[in-house]
Amino acid sequence: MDGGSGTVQTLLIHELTRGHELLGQLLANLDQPTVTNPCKQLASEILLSIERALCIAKASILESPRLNPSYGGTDSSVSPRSEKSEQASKELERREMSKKRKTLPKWTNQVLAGAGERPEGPADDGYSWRKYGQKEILGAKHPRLVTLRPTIIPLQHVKEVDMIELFRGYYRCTHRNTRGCLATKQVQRSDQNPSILDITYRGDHTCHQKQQLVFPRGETEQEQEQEQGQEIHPLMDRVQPQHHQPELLLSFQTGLRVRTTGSCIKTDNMVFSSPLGMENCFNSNFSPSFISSAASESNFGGANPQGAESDYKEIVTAASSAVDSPFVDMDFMLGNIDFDPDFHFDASAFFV
DNA sequence: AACATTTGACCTTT
DNA sequence: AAAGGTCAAATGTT
Repeated sequence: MDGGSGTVQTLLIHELTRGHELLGQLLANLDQPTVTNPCKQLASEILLSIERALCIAKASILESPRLNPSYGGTDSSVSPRSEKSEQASKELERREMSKKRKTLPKWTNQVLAGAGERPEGPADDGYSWRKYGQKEILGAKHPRLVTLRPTIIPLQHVKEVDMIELFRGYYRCTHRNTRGCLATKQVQRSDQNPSILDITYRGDHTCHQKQQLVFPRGETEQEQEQEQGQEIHPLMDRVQPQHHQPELLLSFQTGLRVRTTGSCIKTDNMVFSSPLGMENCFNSNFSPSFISSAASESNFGGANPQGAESDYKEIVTAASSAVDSPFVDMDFMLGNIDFDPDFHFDASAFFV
């Protein structure tokens, strides 16, 4: 047993992580409206408890490097690790992470973004992210922007616009190191339409950072919660969002699709085309609490606050347009439409 | 100084 | 082999 405490801690973390993942899945399943709230509450508390245990275990490893396990379980205090074994353990760690990543839930949101915006554009989803990489996407250039604003882009600028390069940005949670939060996201312009950002999220946030949802002027997040009769436990920072609420809200507002490929939730190719349609989607797939907040007038149908951020304005404009038409689809909103030159439709409202 | 971003190198996956 | 994904040193920003 001597010299094995590091291994024990590793096992502890492994088991807790596994339990954590399973509970996350359970919670997601519990989001079905038919499940009673006490069960959900209980699961939430268990999840929090495991997360705390994980933090403690991880912190204790960090604080006592002596116990920091090489995955082989050797006692590093006896002899300093050779470069080789360090490399080996790094490699093992990498593989573990790689395996872990594969099991993490993954879902994709598509949000509206101005053509000139940087890839991360309006994708402020309430979490703080840190960029850790960027890659050119195979096609590299996007040839379709020209057709987006046929009457707006002067001919002499067409080539310039045409040369916009396609990158995929890699982001991870800012609190990855401090709180061990494994959430990541990738942001890239949609292949079909450069005005849409594909945002692929992987893993839920376990850091419980305060989400900074955008609320209409004069209404803070807390006020919103009080209005909805929700209470935050003083000891709990905040219960993990009921699976991707802020991101959903964004997509909801932009009328674009959310694609989830996780172990439990699957909402493939869902397009919100009407309020009724949305309701149906939520009833079958999403948490009731989200419905109450997202569909409430204060958030969605309320007046557009004067002087609000332009992104927000844009989103509301797009959303209300979407609600008006029963046939709204991405293709309508953003697609490669060849406008009739005589048709006076001011597309600039969409692409500021 | 601390933190964030950029970017080329490197590793993994397909 | 090529594309995807991550690392980490250099650089920029606050």
